[in-house]
Amino acid sequence: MISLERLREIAFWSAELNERELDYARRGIVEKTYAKGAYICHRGDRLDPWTGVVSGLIKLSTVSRAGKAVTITGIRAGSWFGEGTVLKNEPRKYDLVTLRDTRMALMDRATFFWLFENSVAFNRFLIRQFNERLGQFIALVEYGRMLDAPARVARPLAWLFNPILYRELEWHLEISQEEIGLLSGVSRPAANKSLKLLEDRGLLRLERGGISILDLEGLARFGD
DNA sequence: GCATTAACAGCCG
DNA sequence: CGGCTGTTAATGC
Repeated sequence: MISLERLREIAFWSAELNERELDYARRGIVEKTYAKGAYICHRGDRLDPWTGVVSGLIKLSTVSRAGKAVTITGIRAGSWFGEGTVLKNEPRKYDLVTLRDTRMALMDRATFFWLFENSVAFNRFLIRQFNERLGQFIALVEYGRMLDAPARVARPLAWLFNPILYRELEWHLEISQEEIGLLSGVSRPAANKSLKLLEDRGLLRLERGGISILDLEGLARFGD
């Protein structure tokens, strides 16, 4: 259980909930910390609760049939995810690995379903989130086939700052260029070159072990 | 050719 | 020392 104040800090979707819903939500959530590089779950695990990243950064990844590590996407602090798995009562389909020391919030399944059955505000949040993710998925099919390396780097970065999926509070992200390459599906040298090009265009600033976003709109549209 | 992998020097905490 | 960056050389499609 967490306090009402804490709930408001770590779950932006709670802003539109009424008092009763807020009380249910906070009673159903616990927090847990993970060290950098830790597995929150492996593919095939049952991880029942709905999950949110409170601080830090994680990635969804898996291993290809050929044994190569494949990164699906990154998830920054502020995002809640896994509702598809919870709704369908399925095992997790990807590994969840922390890229930095990370604090997670876990909402038990019963609480999630209570909100799902009872809260209009919560359902509005879920729909908005599903809709945004679907838009990203469709864009993914397009860009995988049509865009050059700098655009393939720019979009996943812009997605990490999507204003529907995250409440903006921080334009800085601690992430290595190697991890950006993994998130983007390009090699480290290609990520390095692309990032410098994006920096030249004034869209972001490169820092040691991280980046700062300067022009989110420009990043999201890069390559169009 | 081009991009990716491997490898290495330099840098910073 | 360890992790990250920026390059270069080798390699594979």
